[in-house]
Amino acid sequence: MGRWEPNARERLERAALDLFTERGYDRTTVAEIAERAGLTKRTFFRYFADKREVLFGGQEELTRLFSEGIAGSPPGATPFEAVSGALAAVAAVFTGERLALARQRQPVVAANTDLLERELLKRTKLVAGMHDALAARGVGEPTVTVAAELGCLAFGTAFHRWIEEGNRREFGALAVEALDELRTATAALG
Amino acid sequence: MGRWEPNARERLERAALDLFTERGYDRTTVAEIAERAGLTKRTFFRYFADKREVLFGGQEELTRLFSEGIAGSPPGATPFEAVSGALAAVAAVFTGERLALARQRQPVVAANTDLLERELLKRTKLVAGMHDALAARGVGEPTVTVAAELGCLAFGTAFHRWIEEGNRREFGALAVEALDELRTATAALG
DNA sequence: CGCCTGATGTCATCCGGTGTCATCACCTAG
DNA sequence: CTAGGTGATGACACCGGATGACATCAGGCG
Repeated sequence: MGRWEPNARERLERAALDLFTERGYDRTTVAEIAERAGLTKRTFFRYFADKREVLFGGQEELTRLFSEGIAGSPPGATPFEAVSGALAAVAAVFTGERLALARQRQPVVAANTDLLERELLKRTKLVAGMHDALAARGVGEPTVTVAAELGCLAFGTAFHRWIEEGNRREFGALAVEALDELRTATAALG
Repeated sequence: MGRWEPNARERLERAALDLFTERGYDRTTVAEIAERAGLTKRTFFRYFADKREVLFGGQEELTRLFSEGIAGSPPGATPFEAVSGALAAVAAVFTGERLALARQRQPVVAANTDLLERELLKRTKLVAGMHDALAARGVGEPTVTVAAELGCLAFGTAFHRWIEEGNRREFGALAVEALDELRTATAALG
């Protein structure tokens, strides 16, 4: 199916991330991204629903991995154990190779409110996916909501530490540790 | 300071909400909102940073009320008690008069992804405000994060029920009850 | 060779958002 | 009463994100 230069999508993502890093998100136009990728503005919007989306490839896969990780937990696992197992399974994605990309992407997203909004939307979809997967295992409200939310909080904490530490420790270990800290913290609420 | 017809901001909010209800958010232009309010597109953007923001007035006040409610809790209060007290204090805003507005607004926001994104951003700012207020009381990580997140979850649950029940029960009671349910749920995580 | 198909380019258009300047109503000084 | 002064609004131009319609090109296939 591929004619012309292949990997148009990846070229657009690469060009976008580099330009955002150089000039910032606001000062980069879609036409400029497309030009650097050797394509046109119209083609950009055939690959990405909007300008922001170019930074959020693979989010669906992450959500799917979380849901499948929860669904695939042993039948007798508690909600906490199911989420913990999903975090460990998801860790397969966060290899040392991805670290450089994550490190370049993070400040770009953090510097722009529009991008932060999109990230929050993705986060919410991820929580919803965990919620539904847990509910399918028979976990009822409001436990299912708390479990999904804490799971996502643990993921965020682990991701942050993973980027800072530079892959010194495996992502899965960081995530499971973060989740355990959150469970312990619930006892200190009063 | 007021010349021309007064209450331009309120007129714009009223016109926007009505038009969004009639035609939907996407099929309403800023020029149409301004026209119904007897103003121009340029004036709309002097009152609101962007088209979405016209639906989010008063969010800063809500965040402030939450922070102050937590900061004003008795010195010996636990994190849970501080959040619970803040929820009760915030309830003052959710009067029967506001119910109609909330009921008209909710389906509009729910029907549009852009508006949902903005709502998630506001939610995140609210959580951050609670987080900081709790941290100022000496609550440490990760307890402070869990407390703020559960507080916001309780707020959301209470708001949902308040809209559905039609103000049959006071908002504060609904919120405190929801928070208590969440605390209980943490024990069922395993 | 000629048709079909899918990816890309070209062009036109809409709308959100912003900068700039003019204009108008009200206020206050004299 | 008049002359500015001030702040809100209007008028206009413009940029860039986003989309629809149609043309074009490369390859597969009969």
